[in-house]
Amino acid sequence: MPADTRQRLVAAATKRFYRDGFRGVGLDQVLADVGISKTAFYKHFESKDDLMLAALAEHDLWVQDTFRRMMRERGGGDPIAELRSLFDVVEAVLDDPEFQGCIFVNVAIEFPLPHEPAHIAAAHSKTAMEDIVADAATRAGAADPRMLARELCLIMEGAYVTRHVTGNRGTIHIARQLAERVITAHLPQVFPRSGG
Amino acid sequence: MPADTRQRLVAAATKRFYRDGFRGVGLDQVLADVGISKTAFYKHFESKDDLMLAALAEHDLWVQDTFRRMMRERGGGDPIAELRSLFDVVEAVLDDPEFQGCIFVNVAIEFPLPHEPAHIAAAHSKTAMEDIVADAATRAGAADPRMLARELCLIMEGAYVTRHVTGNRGTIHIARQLAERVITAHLPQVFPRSGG
DNA sequence: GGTAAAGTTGACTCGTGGTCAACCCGCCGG
DNA sequence: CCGGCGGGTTGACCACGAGTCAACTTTACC
Repeated sequence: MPADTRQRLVAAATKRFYRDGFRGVGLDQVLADVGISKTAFYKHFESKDDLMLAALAEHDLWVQDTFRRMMRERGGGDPIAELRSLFDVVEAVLDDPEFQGCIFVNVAIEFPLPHEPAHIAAAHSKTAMEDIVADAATRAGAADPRMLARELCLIMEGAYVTRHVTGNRGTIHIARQLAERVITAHLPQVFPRSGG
Repeated sequence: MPADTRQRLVAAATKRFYRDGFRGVGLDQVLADVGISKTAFYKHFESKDDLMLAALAEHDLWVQDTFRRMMRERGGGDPIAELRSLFDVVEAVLDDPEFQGCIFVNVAIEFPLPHEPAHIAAAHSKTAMEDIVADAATRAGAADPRMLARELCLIMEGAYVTRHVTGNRGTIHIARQLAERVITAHLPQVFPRSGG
């Protein structure tokens, strides 16, 4: 089994780093998961940091794709339904049994200085997420789609961190109620969703 | 200079851990700040973890006191104004030039497992904060003060993390707009604050 | 004057990130 | 056929940070 080692390293690193934090995981644990030696690892990556950055970059693509795709699927062609379905995706994230907060927030906190590559990668991912929501907000006809996106993203962040820190399983309902109010405030022509 | 060493250790640890993260700070750095040897340190604390827990406990008291006091001061006896002033305090926190997110969130992320003492301390602090807001919400006459408190606290968390990760200085305005909407929704007899 | 709290130095263990030298194996092309 | 190279191995090694220990000094108080 040769060449896909790099990919397997990234996958193992993502799982470990997400679960236990970057600094909380020994490189040896990742290497044990993949089953290669330390020397072999350093032929694929320059450092542990390098591995983390690769894992973040890959996860970033995956997250963006997942949110865009799931929102489109659940929206069924209706841009307003698509915007509302944002928190369906968030709920799926929160309900994942492996949930440990947002990996980008986690890494930004472990590397708190704004000029650190990991912090920059996290900030970049947040910008991309805001763009996705802003795009949906624009198509839904919001008066100020950027502001709507920022408000919804702030609620998302709050939901992630609240759920992670407190473990409260009802967090999603608080976030949904907030989001619903925000969306109806920004799309005044829309009636509040029934039964929701 | 003898006996206040423990307190000076806690103060130095709080600053360092907050700025650079717990695992990102060497014990030696804290000891250098205080100007004491490693052996002396271990006569005051059992471990680096022990020091961190002490720092968290102390900061928890300080934060609770600060929020309660500032809200009361700015409220000027009016419970509704007091509730609204919550995000004045949040703004002060976000505008601190040393701001690096919420230390309890940071530590909960560095120690992600729910049974870890640091994580428990963080969760406890969040509960206390929710209680403070719920108390203000009750006195302001909210129909569902607990729910209102949870929504406002989720916005707070979102504001902290968004500001920290993205560095966006406009975060407070997004949070304020959200909070204002939430408060007026929960206190329907109240007119929206003018000019705010 | 003896005890105890608080501090010192210096040497030590252990785990982890990271480096290096030397070697093995399979495959592909001149 | 043989050389090179990509991918892998082992094992030794360094630096640094947490934590321990022994031996000693200083201050203060009964």
